[in-house]
Amino acid sequence: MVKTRFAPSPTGYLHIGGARTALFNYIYAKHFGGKFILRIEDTDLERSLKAYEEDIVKSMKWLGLVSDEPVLYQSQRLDIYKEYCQKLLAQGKAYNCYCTANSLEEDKNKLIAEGKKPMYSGKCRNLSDDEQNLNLPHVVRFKTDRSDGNKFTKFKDLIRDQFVSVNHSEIDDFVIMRTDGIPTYNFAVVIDDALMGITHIIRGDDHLSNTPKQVLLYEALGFEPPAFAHVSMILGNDGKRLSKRHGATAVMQYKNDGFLPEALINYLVRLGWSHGNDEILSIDEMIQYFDLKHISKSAGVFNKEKLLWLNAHYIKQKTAEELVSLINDINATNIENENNNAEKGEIIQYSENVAVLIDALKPRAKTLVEIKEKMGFYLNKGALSYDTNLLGEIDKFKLNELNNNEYNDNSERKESAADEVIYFLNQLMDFVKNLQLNTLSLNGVGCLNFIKESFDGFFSKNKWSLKHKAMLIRIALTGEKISPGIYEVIFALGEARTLQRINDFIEFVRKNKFLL
RNA sequence: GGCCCCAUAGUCUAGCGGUCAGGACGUUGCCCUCUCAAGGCAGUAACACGGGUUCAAAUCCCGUUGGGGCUACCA
Repeated sequence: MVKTRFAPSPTGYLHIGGARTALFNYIYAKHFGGKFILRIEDTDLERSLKAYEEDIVKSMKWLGLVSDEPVLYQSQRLDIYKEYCQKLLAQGKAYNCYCTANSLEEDKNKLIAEGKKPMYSGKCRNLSDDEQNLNLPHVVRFKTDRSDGNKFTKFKDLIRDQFVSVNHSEIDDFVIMRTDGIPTYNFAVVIDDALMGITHIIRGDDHLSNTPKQVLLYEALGFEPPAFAHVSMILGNDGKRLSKRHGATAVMQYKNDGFLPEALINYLVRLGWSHGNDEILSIDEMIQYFDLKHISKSAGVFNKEKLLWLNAHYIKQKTAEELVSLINDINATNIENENNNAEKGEIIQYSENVAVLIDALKPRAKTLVEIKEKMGFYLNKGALSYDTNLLGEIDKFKLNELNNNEYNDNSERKESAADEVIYFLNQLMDFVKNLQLNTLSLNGVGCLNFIKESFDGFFSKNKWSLKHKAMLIRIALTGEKISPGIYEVIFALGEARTLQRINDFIEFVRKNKFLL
């Protein structure tokens, strides 16, 4: 059975590079009906943090990448590593090293100064029992085979579909057990992967150079090495390895910024893997089609524009009701997470008005956060504070569209413009009152149609056109120059708030007449 | 520096000896249109360079250049 794992270290939040590696492991295992396991590599006591650990678990859950077995923590398996270390020691495949950090540093600097490769001198490699004192601080080093001056260790990489081989002269007698008895990465990974029965290791290619060491360890321990597949790194738009300075890298940040997990997953799977010309893939399709053969060997640049496009796509697939709960979920998250970009705010109450509004907003937003922002005029329960720069739009307003009458001077024209605006808005108020929206027993679409038809009549009766009147209505109702269609806005707002806002706006125009 | 890996448009990629080098994001123009989007149509743009192998190379080989990784008692 195929068994894969994702083994992050909790020294930082789960970032999108890790998420992609996890995804590849997950869909690869599922493709073969196998298992996927999450393992936390917390052997770096200095840098590992509980908060990061929790973030990783939470992020994986959000992405839907669930572990098929209980999450494993290396810090809870210390005895196991010790046992295997003893085994290697007993077999003479590893040795205790008493060299101090200082002397190691000196040796290293000397070698660098001489232009040589900085490697361990091998001073403790052949100490006799008499020369050993286990009470002294010491590490355990792996005894790399140097019997043949031209010995190579090789392994096959499934993504490159070729062998990578390294001369033992390049492999140091690396430390497998630290002074404090905690295993190093290379040692713990091998033991865990072997004991867990991992069949395929899919990981970042920053581990490519570590693999020969691990292969050596598999051999020394008497384990069968798994298959290796090294995925290239994700780069920022400057071509450098992706990091915080490129903007958001943490998975949870994307949640807070209003991205859907399916969009992130879809983006990530296509960054480095392809299935012909397919761009939109559900997780089931990914599982069905995934293979190592079509994983790209070269590094990929993270492109937020394309992620946004995918996010917009998946937003359009959601129902208004789903979107409401998704948006509310972000806000719930933000209460506990202070470093967020999303707007704090009250919970959106689902209703038919909200549904119509959100359906209108769906094609206009690339993120959930954007939807909420664009709903601002609706969510604002009180009076709008109209910005005086809106007066520029009002200035363009013409009551009688066919009439190109000239004014004697500018002030006359402006005075007249304000009067025309107010006249129109009063007409509009009467019209809206007559609609009697409250008494209608129509559903959302039906009501929208009714509003549209009524407006058609209202405009044609007065020889007006929607084209020339819509902006003023939009501004009065939303305080913005950009919004969904005005019929949707009116439906969402409902009769009382629509009338109130028109009234408020009339007051605003009266007050600012002189600014026109 | 040494070792390892990589190289198709601005970006993600298809391609696996013979293609008008295909798709997607972006971008540009047009259409639609109550604003803004969405949508539709059209356009733009690539095989890093130099040698081989071959009747034929984006595809195979070797260099060069460029990028990345490792070179820790980090992972």
